[in-house]
Amino acid sequence: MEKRISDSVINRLPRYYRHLTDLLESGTERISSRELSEKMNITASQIRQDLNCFGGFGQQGYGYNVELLRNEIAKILGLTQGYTAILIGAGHMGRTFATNTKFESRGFRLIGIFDTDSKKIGQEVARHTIRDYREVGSFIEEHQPQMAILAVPKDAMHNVAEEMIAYGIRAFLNFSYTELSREDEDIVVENVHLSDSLMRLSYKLLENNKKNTVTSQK
Amino acid sequence: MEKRISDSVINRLPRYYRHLTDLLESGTERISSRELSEKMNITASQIRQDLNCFGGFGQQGYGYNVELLRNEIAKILGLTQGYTAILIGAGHMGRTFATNTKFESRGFRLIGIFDTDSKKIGQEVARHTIRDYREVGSFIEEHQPQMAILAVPKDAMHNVAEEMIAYGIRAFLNFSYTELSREDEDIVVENVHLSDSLMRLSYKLLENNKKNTVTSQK
DNA sequence: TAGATTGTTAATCGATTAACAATC
DNA sequence: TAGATTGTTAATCGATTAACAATC
Repeated sequence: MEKRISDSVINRLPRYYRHLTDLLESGTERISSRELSEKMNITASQIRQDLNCFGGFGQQGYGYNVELLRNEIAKILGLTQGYTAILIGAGHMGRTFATNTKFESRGFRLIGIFDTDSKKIGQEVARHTIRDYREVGSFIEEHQPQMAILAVPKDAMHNVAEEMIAYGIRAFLNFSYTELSREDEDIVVENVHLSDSLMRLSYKLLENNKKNTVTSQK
Repeated sequence: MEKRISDSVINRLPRYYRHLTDLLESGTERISSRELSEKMNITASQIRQDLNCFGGFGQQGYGYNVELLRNEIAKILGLTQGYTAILIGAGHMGRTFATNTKFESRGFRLIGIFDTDSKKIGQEVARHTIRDYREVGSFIEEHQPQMAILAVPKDAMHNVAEEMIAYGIRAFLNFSYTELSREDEDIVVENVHLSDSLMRLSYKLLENNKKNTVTSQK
């Protein structure tokens, strides 16, 4: 029976993938859990535990082969599935995501960008022509994308999500301010909130300043 | 003595803040930990524990006053400090962040945008004129921003960060692919990796598909 | 073989949940 | 006062770390 993988582990997987990609690009062939732990600021023990949730990818006395391990993590993350995505909303966020995300190098394919704004429809973004949102239903039917990236205003988000679900989409990356949550059905969601990161930074900065004040008062 | 607040709690704070903001906007005056727990999909117990890390903001028999609690969390997060930030890099990501982030409503102020590209310098973004990166040193000296938002290519990131640190900046929100990490000194960093979210979504989607396959085989 | 490093079990630590007395 | 709900202590659960036998 499959043992349930904890969110903590899942959240670290993309980070492993990134670090292994860097190592591969720098020509590193093998790495031990200890070396990797130093690069990533986590314990070697945790790395070995994490990886062994999915299988034994290393070799005693040798460590891990960088390319092999990276490929295994790609498989685990579903990057070898050839998942396709559509982007709803060609505003600032949508365009940035379409432009910046190296979809291909991550094994994904962006296959369509949609917007309701007639001024935007027809424009080129990241080698795609922005399509009329009204055509999204027939487009999904024809191309069967697995993921929808929602970069629409918060007021529109829930409606758009409902429509996508009706068309059969089961995975959402949501950039709008409002959270999308669906415990029901088999819908998976990732919410991205950029301003949360800014607030966390703010908290850390404040804590740091407090700490220094206290220290200097000693 | 201050007890150390765990990262789990800190990571939830912006989420509380968002939900309380929504409640306030919808005119809700008070809320119990149970009601909030249903909205946020966490336990009421956790909410009370989290909040009591910082103080007793509720009232027995009544619950929490939404506005008061929101203000307290704003204080905790440093949103009342009037922190100022500069943005380095006016590419897609930088522009999007400058445009989309409601800095003011979060208590921050963006006071300058910088780039090295002479074609971009002088352009208007989010009511700011993009400045020449070569002037960033004197600008920081004069205006003393507390935060720098790094939206530069990954090859430039470390150099830019070093320069900012030399100029006295102690807090970084980093959007470049490469992680910025600084255990040394009193530097605080938040790294944002959009493609990590996409990979997590991919993992969840794959898991979901596996689960359904197994179930339907039963 | 000897040295290195994994995979894995056990021990520890911390976070979440449950329970309830305090109190509005 | 009675009912509701907090603040907080105790119990549970899970994640991280440590340790070491297995093995390349």
